Amino acid sequence: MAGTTGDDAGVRRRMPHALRREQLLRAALGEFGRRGYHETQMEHVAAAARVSKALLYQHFSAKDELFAAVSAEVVAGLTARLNAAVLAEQDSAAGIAAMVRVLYDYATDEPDAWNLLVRHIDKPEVGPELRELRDRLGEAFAALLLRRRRADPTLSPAALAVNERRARLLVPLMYGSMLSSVSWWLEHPDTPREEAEAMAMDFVWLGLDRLRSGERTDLRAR
Amino acid sequence: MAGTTGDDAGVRRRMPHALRREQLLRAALGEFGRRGYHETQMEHVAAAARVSKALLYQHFSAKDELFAAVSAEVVAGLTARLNAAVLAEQDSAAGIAAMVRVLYDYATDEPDAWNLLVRHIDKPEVGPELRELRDRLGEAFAALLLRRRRADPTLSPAALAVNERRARLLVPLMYGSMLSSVSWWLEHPDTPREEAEAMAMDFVWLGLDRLRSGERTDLRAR
DNA sequence: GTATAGTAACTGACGAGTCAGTTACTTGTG
DNA sequence: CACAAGTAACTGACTCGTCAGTTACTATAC
Repeated sequence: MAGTTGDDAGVRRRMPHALRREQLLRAALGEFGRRGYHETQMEHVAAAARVSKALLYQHFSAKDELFAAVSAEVVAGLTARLNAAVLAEQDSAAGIAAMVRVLYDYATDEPDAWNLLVRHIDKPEVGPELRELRDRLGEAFAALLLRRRRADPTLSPAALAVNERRARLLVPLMYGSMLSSVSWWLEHPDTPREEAEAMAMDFVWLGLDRLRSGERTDLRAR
Repeated sequence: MAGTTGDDAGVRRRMPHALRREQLLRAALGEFGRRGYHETQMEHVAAAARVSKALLYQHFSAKDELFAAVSAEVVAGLTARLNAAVLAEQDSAAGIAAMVRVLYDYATDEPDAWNLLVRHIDKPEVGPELRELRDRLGEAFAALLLRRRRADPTLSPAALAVNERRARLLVPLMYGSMLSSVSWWLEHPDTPREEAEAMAMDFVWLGLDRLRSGERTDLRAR
């Protein structure tokens, strides 16, 4: 596969430090994303960059450091996209829709990064960066949920506190469903994206709407 | 730590094959659940069972086989619980509630098994059993969603097909939110269980309710 | 006394990390 | 322009710890 990647015409080997570093990071993203941390060897990364393992070690002093660097880039990239999209929207509904769209976009045009994310986000041993991302995502979510209500002066502090509490509980629900939706869609390419995306938006939006109305279905009593 | 576990009085205790196997499986569950597949060594499992590694190999011929056996048990256990709880309920709402309750129960009284589950369910390389579980869970979910409608003779086959399609899309959303909710709760022990549980039930129930009413909020057009 | 439960000590492979050396590119100097 | 001296990019071939899996031997129950 990819006998000649096109840009390297056989001989173009030596590269300035910074450029090589970029390339190595890209290669590592691909390998870690496709194979996962443990099944990826430094050899694999080096080979993917058509370079020796020793050189790789001149840029990153250890495997976990390399992984951390890759994770950090991924996290930064996704966070930037999310912030840009969500902050651009006026109300919460549009914010939710934007968020879902960003995730579907990201998974579509950065499949390796997406894979890296979902594969390691629940592994405490590798990648605290990814944990951070999850929490930051949660924060962004909660803020989005509470945007309107925090600005509302008629709400008593107590009422607001209740809302905060409920928002925290809603976050993992929405968050989990969104990630799961995207992952499911990736595994079912026959399903049109708009369909899956629209369903996710509806679903999550409904959850947010709940917070507003505060109604309860009361299923607890069997 | 645990110098003497109490039941074993220092000396070499012989055990019948089947019993030892059970014990080894329990030990492996603990180790795999807490450390994860890759950070668990066969030594760890053997030590946890106060037994030599060689003996462990007389029961399970390879590490992945051991892991597969443990996974299979976990899957069987959880599936049984879910089936029992869901099938006992009459309507879909109660079914959802029961499902959520089962998951919270399971996470509470089988923490290692729960951990094993969430840590490896998205790793294709280890444990196809866990993948299976996920899909089976999805099936159960879809069936639950469609129980009523399938029995309804007034629905045209076409209308039913639409429902089936929508149900498939809803499954990952509900599924993801439920798992995420439980995991979140485990990481936030200060939150009372009933609160988190009730929120999850409401949230998922609302999603199911959507299927019934078929209304759409139409967020797609920005 | 022989089956089976058990172990301590061993092996071999794999993979992270290193090092001594080589190759290409840059920069004075005549 | 040539041609050395200097330096940064790069490599092949190693070390060395770790860990899955084995072997050869011992203890115990019936």
